[in-house]
Amino acid sequence: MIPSIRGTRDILPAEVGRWQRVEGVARDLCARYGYAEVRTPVIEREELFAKGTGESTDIVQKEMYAFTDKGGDRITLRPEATPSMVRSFVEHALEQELPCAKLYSLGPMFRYERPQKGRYRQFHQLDIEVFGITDPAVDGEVIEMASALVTELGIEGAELVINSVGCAACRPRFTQALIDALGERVAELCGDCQRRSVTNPLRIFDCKVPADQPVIDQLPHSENFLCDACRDHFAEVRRHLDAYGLAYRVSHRLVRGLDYYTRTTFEILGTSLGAQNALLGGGRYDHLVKQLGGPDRSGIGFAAGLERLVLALPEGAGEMDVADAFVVALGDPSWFAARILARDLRRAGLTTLIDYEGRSSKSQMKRANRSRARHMLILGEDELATNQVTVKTMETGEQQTVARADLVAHLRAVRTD
RNA sequence: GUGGGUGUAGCUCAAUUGGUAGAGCGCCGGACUGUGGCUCCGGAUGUUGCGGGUUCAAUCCCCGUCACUCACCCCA
Repeated sequence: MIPSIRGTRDILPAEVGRWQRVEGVARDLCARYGYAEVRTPVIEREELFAKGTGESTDIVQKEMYAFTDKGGDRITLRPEATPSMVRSFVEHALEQELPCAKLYSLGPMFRYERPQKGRYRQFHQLDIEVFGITDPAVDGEVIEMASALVTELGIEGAELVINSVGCAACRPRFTQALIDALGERVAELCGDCQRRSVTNPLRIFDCKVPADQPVIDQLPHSENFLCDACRDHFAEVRRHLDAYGLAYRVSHRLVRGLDYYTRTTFEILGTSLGAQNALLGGGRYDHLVKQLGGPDRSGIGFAAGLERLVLALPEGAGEMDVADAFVVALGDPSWFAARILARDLRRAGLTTLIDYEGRSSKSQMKRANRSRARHMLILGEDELATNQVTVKTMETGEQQTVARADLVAHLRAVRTD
């Protein structure tokens, strides 16, 4: 046997219903909020993520499936969706043809990480992006939509966390304030934090090492360093969330790992997901489009991890629909008649199962039972002679004889009961 | 990349100080040749993750490796 690749997995029939449920709700939600779907390639130029996601991020530095193709170009499997969405938006000048550039995409992403609960090397994201609107009303709506996604999936106990990380004007001041406040205490922090204090001081807030917490607790809060414009923006975002009646927590420690975020950042955390508890995360990125060679347009969006949504889905969600009928053929003469009956029912839109191996009647009926089909349709020589079918309702055990011509109507009628 | 735990039938798990593998569920068939579920009877299936070592003998002990898993890290 040739096994599957580490960190990848087959989504098997027993679980695929849950996936279809998540994808179905996601697509429906996107449509209702006015988002248009975009499907971008799974492979992109490596530099798209180096410039977009950020050269300093772990994603780019050590998690990309990057390689040189036969033409000598540096290619990578996409580790996240946003840079691709921006590229597509810019490359096709989508703002010219879409009245309001709200885009979504659904598909696999790839990161070379150590697999863990809720974390795979090939994983799937729902990604939504809004381009060109700076008004905090969009931040509010995007966050409200993220919340609606979780709610409509029936996921309980999720927590919304928001923050503002400032903009190009005020973030440097805050970063400097962090470094100043840390001062000599840097030496007290863990190795990772010491590294972060140089590469990306904001990320110190992500640290979970208990010993570091007393120092981190005394660090300044980003909120107190926002410029007037960012402060106003953040206040407006919260007014919108309040108006929607959304419960949220403001956490000055919510600093997200991608370089491009400005102003609003947010996450929705799930319970019972283990350490990988972020169901979705996103924020505003007002300079990314320009940075990637496009016009100076703002952006905001989020990515939701489908594996994690599937994991968090309530028990019993996405159960597969049961078949309408299982055709049982008794004896050689009814072999073809049974097959034609199945074909006709399928053409009429009814989910129909049938056995292929000429099993005994008992065996076929056992299969009908196990298939959990609603009805067993018995077609033997008696029925053949009279142009009828014996219809047995599995749940009740009741059975009746129905004229072949009336069968579709009969099955449809009981289906909608 | 680092650390812990676990790898035995399709699934969940047994196997006594080391003596070459079993149960339940599931699957297939029969009892019941035109009536499923319940019951009873019968049946099939394993390179014990892989490779080495110790031993007369390894599922068991040792080493390596791979996979899964949890956590770190990272992030959806």
